[in-house]
Amino acid sequence: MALQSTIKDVAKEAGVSIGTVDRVLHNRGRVSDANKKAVLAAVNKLQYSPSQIARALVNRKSNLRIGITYPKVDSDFWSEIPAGIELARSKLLPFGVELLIDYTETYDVLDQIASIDKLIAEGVNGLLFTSVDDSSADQIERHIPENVPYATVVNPTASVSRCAFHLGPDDFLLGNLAARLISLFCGDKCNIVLLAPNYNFNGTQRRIAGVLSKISQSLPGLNLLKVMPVSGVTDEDIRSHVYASAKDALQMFPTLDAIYVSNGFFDQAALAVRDANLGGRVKVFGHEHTSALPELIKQDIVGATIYQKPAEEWYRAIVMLAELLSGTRTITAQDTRVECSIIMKETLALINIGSVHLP
Amino acid sequence: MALQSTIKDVAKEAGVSIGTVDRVLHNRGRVSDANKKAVLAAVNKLQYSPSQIARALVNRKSNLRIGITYPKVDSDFWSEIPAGIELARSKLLPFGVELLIDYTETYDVLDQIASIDKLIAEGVNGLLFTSVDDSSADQIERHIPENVPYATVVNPTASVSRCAFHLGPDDFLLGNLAARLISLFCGDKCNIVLLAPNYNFNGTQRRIAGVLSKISQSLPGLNLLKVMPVSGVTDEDIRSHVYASAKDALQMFPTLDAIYVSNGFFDQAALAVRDANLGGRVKVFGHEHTSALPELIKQDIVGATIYQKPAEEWYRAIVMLAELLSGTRTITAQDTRVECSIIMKETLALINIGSVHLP
DNA sequence: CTGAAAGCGCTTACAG
DNA sequence: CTGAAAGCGCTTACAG
Repeated sequence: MALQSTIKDVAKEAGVSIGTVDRVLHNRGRVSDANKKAVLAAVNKLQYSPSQIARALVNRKSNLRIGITYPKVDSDFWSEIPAGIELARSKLLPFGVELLIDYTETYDVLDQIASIDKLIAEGVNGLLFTSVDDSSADQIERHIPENVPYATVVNPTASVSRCAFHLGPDDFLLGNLAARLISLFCGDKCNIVLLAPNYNFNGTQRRIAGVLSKISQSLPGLNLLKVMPVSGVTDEDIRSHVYASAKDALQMFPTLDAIYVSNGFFDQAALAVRDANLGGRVKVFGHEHTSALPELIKQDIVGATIYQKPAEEWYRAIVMLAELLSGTRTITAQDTRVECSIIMKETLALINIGSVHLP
Repeated sequence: MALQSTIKDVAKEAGVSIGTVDRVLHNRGRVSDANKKAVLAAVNKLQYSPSQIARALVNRKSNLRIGITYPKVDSDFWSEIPAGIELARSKLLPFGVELLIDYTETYDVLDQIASIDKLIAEGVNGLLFTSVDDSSADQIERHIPENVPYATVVNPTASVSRCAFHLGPDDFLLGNLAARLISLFCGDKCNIVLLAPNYNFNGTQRRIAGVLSKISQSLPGLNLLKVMPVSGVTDEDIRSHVYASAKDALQMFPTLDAIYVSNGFFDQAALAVRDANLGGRVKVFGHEHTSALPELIKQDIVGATIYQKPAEEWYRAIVMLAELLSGTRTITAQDTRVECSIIMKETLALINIGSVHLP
């Protein structure tokens, strides 16, 4: 098979210089209509598409800087992120893309804005971060200059207008799936309690809504005893409140079969189950992966969790944003979807945890 | 952050020309010990790593040709492959990698060897194919010149020695998972039949072994009524035999709860269930995705399938082989593992079917 | 409006 | 054994 045609081939075919070809390709500068037409015809005839390789080599000179900020809170979920970021960094480095990383200690919107301001002050050409609910998304957007594109990860917020893309799972569907898993593991008829940490987050609310909707539509046997929002100032706070809430639930409802926790703090509920000696009797369901999970599954305390692979999610988001900014990619709806894996005893060994599956 | 250091920086640091740096980097030609040491020290000091971009640009000249052959049999599984191959082709084209595609009409080893001979005659530098069992893997290996590296996909065959890597799922674990899914969907106690098309394939045998092992170890309530190997000359043959076998099983065992089919032909068993008006009473389990699957799941005839994403699998295998051949990558154990998704009613909308999830 | 030249970081002949 | 030069396909100043 013949090699790809080059800009030189196009120039020769159109009878112009490669400079002119470049101009019509990227409409920079003025080109006569006749030449423009000739170039377009040549491009079409030769099926020309510019080499990303060569372009990348040149672009090393005009650096792209992407600012990233994430909540470095004390949980297994967020501790996976750096692996994804580092991989993205090493992949993008040869393309002259520089990653500026910052983080906040909390989910607080003012912290986030401070962090973003810092990145903007360093002259980033694009931003990636997490906004947890609509109002914070709005607030943050107003702080970002119009000429700095940005994208978001993890929690979807529909209200903002300038967000280039949002990468994340469909939390409502994850809630549907969670309800079904509970029904599969605990039987058609069972008593459940939902714990909802960070209830103000969009993602949390959509997951809970997904669970409720699934129950009312097709799992009438799931008897929902209580939905317990769990809040707290620090992540550590919330974790201990999850533990306490689970403990309360176990005492309050002796017939409890399952506890669903809408994020990665399921392991606190699992500890409560274990401490109450109810392992095997009450099953816990949740999201993500924690270091304690394999053991908790083995002990039959956790039934299953839904894992959204945060490292891979951030890696993809960063690469997508870089490609978007350099004009080498357009984003489609499918690209912004995040696939999740079901972690259970039989899939633990089948899933790559905490790493990015490449290419 | 500073840009990556270049070969020029290293040359200056070591006090030699860039030609010499290149020589020690790839040990081509002879270099004096003193210079070699100086270069290595400079590389180390500057954390130098060669730009794959620049290298790719040069390598356009010295083309790499990879030969690929696959069994283009009439099933949804194999029909997904071309999408993965085409994506790999477009990704590798700018790197000067050429893909030569051939296929066989059957799984027959002599057909495969003929196809591989054809590719070798065209001067490929590497080969990728599927060998279904140990003896065919051996036979094929003997037909490949020692200087042509190759890799295999889909069915693992442990007996060969020169295979660069094998990319595929752990079929034994998939069998374990299948057994558990049956137990989750149909209850702790139920009656099942296993249909094993292509029973001579390594992958098939390991899946069946995985199911049996899981049952005997932790699912004693699964009552295995019969294991039925299904064979035939053409793929179409086998499909109709699966239908017939399922029909037989349904008549033979009025108390049947579940049918497991060890590959993508589960939809034939599902048709037999539907035609016998046993939908909702007997559930079918299997592997992969077929065009009929969404409807069969909606009708509660199929419980779940385990999907190994063949397009993505081939895409990854091709890219890995290309990177291996061009010396820009080493393969680790983790790289050769294929993650599978569980397709069920609640995950259908969460999984990308038939396409490659990038980057 | 257009073309010729320099240069991105490498590799590959070619001289010495 | 070593260095200088040409060139991969593009983009970006620089002349005209």
